[in-house]
Amino acid sequence: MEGELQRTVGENLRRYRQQRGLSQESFAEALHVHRTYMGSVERGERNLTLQTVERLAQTLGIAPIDLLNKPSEPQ
Amino acid sequence: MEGELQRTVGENLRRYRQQRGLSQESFAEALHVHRTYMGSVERGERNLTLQTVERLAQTLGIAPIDLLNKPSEPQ
DNA sequence: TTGTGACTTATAGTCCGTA
DNA sequence: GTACGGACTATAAGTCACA
Repeated sequence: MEGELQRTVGENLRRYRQQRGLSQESFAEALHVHRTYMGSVERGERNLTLQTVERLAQTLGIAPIDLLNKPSEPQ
Repeated sequence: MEGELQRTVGENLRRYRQQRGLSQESFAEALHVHRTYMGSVERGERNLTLQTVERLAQTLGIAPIDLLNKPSEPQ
């Protein structure tokens, strides 16, 4: 289904953020992106590019694949 | 490293194509994209969006993750 | 604290040549 | 059969005011 990947990435990012007990604002700041941009990414509204996924994963200190995989389907 | 994901996707696509013994032209046609675009994707020059990766994978009949994972590092 | 719409700038996606 | 350049249109990246 179209847009599934971006929704997965959004869910994963939200989970990572909540696990750290952070607000969208402080999380966005840590990732060097704007608060409202991060919010729309978490909601799966943004069709991210591979480089953006890569950059977010790198800043989080995880592998890009960990953002792209559904947690329920750890591939 | 920046651009690693798109290079991986390119390598994977080229491998899939060659396994099928197809030219870039007929492969591109099968994937409903332009010949020259497909070439640059294979070369890792294109920073694809998630929806594009998804669409290509779907047309190939594989999971998006299979395009995103390095074959040498099957995750 | 988070979501929404509108907006500008950068670039993805497409197609045409040429070699 | 493949690579590369230029030109164009669609859309991602990034920001803001307001709810």
